[in-house]
Order: sequence, then structure tokens, then C-alpha cells
Amino acid sequence: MSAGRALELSKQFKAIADPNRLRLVSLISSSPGSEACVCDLTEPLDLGQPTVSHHLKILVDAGILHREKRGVWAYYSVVPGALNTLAGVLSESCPTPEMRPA
Amino acid sequence: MSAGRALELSKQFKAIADPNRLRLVSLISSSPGSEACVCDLTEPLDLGQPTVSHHLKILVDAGILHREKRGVWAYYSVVPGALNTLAGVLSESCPTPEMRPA
DNA sequence: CACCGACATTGACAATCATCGATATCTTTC
DNA sequence: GAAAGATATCGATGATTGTCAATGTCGGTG
Repeated sequence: MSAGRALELSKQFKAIADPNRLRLVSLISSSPGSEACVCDLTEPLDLGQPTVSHHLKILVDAGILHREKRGVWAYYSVVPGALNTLAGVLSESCPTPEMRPA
Repeated sequence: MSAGRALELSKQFKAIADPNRLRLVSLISSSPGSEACVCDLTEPLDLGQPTVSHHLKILVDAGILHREKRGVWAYYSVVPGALNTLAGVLSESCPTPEMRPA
């Protein structure tokens, strides 16, 4: 793996390598319509609204979440394929991927 | 996802959310025998030996790498299943997992 | 237009982190 | 047992990060 590719991937991994951001992604993906607005996310995380907005921005900047403003609310959803790419990187380095013990 | 589970997972994600540690895991898994010692890893990463040892310790503490001392050398290998678990967590939050548009 | 609610941004602070130089530990060899 | 080499640990430092309080911005409402 090249240094450039590693840096690129590390930015996305850093984005999800936080307990509150992991919960944000989980909450959003399991929400009705697979989307949620900020006001739905502050209470279950027990964090202030600015902090949640900050975490969401990090996830959007990393290309993991999508932000859509509808009226007064901002709806966040998981970008299709973003997490699959990261999951694929991890699977590549797994032992016994397509190997069988005879 | 519970706060405890998120914290637990974030520790493993933090461990790999570093460009040099991503390259370490990649280098080790693609090495002959799927293992490598520190002296094989310092040069391709262009880092000092203490720094590489430090990163390896973080990966071992996170349960991602396994350390085995043989003689003077310390051989590191990827723990089977560790990365698959993380990959599974990411896949769970992916849109269109077992969903098909009619 | 004045107000209110949802959200974003800013500034600050404590905590964590990545890196390095110096040094310690342990194993093999002579 | 002294020397050499591989690796781990320690201490320090500059950079990044997570959180919050305060404030700014923008859309909807009366």
C-alpha cells in the first residue's frame, strides 16, 4: 500500500474511529428512511448540539455521510458504498480469506 | 449500538486509523508467511525503530496484531478474525445491504 | 419586520497522539 | 562474561482532537 493511499484511507478511518461518531452512523443507518436530523441525534448521544454538528461535519468531510437541507432541518444519510470500501480494505489484510486448510 | 460497544470498537478503529499503521498491517499480511519482524518494517515506512515498535504495540494492544518472539527477533502477524469483525461492523451500516429495489 | 427554532461556526481548553533521541532489556556469539 | 545486535521503554515536544459555551446564520411564522 502506497503512502498516499494509506493517508487517504486513514482520513476515513479516523472519521469513524470515535465512539460517538460510530453511534451516529449506526443511529442514522437504522433510522426510518435511513436518515436523521441533528435534533434526533443529540439526545441518544447525550451530547450538546454543537458537538453533534461538529461530528457530523467530520463524517461529511470524510465522504461517509451525506447532508441534505430540507426546510429548517438538515437530514444526514450514509453515502452508499463509502463504508463498503473501507470494509473491503480490512478484508484484504485478513488471514484465511480465500485460503482453505486442504 | 450501545455506548460501551462503540467505545470498544473505536479503540480498534483508532488503532488502524493511522497511515503508518495501515501500511504496517498491509505489509505484514503481504509478507511471506504473513509475518514480519521490526527490522523488515522500518525501511519501507521510513520511520525510526522506536516509532515502529510503538505503532506495533498499539496494534497488539488493540488485538489486531499478534507478537511472537523467536530468538532475537519479534515476529508480528495479523490476528485471524480481528479485521473481519471490524469489516462486519462497517457493512452493517451500509445502505442497500440485503435490500433490493423491488 | 420581529421572533423563534434548527443548525453551523468560532474560540478556548484539556487530553490524547505521533514522533524522535536516549536508554534499557534480552539474546546470541566470541 | 564481554560485545553486538534486535527490540522495547522512557521522556519530551509539537500537533491534533473532543468538548463546551457563546454566537452567528437562515428558514418559517405570526
